[in-house]
Amino acid sequence: MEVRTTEVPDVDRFCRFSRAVLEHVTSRWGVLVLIALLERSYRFSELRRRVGDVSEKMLAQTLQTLERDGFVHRDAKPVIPPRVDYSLTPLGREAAERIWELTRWVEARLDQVATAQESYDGRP
Amino acid sequence: MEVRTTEVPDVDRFCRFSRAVLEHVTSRWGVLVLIALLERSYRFSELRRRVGDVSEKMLAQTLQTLERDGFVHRDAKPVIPPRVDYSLTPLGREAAERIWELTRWVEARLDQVATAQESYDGRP
DNA sequence: CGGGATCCAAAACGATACTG
DNA sequence: CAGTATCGTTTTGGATCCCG
Repeated sequence: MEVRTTEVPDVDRFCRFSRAVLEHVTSRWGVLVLIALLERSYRFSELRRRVGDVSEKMLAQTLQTLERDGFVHRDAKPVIPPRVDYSLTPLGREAAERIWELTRWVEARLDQVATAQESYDGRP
Repeated sequence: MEVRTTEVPDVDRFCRFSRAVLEHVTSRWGVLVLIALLERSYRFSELRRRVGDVSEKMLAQTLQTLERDGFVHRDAKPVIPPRVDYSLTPLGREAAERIWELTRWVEARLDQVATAQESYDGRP
């Protein structure tokens, strides 16, 4: 009789993977990067200023993750000083548009949420 | 001349707030809870089994956050043993449907992402 | 300029024990 | 049953220094 070689079924792997991808695009900086790149391509430092106060580490990490997933295209020009442009891939553009719509939806309902919170908090 | 009383402009507060709400609905357990409640209402332990291996602490925390935001309705029946039913509010249903669509979109593109990752990783 | 490497503080998370 | 409280571990994130 064969021993089970996979403790965790493939279904789980699948879920974990999709969850991971979802987290990449909805992460704190992921959202802001995708939305920024929706308007145009950006250089590293440019993007950093555009996004707000993100540390170099987090921005680099976010960009690498998104590039690895195939959402962001990295164009490093072999010049001195270095110049690296980031832009969305077609897949990334789709993702960014969806994230953008989601944030729009949330922002349009902030009043409702704020009201709900006040009601919740003001309850003994 | 007046002194600025707000170091951080309201715009920032607004962004932080919407970011927070977005994180609540896209969080690890938030997503799963919303999607589960999309099919029907659940009791606490029921929901826990349905979602998978979420700790009591995290499930309680997630539900409280979503309830506070006005996405989830909590119905505690005064019986012994306690019985608490969780369901979506109309606002929560809207949110859940959007999250569900987003996860569907991601899952439909997992192959593309996996291919991109292999290409990225296999590069010297 | 665009990062990589390292270190450290803070926050998230899970397991467990306990309560009404 | 439906949580709360506490604790220890793991993760995360930022600051800093460094290099091509």
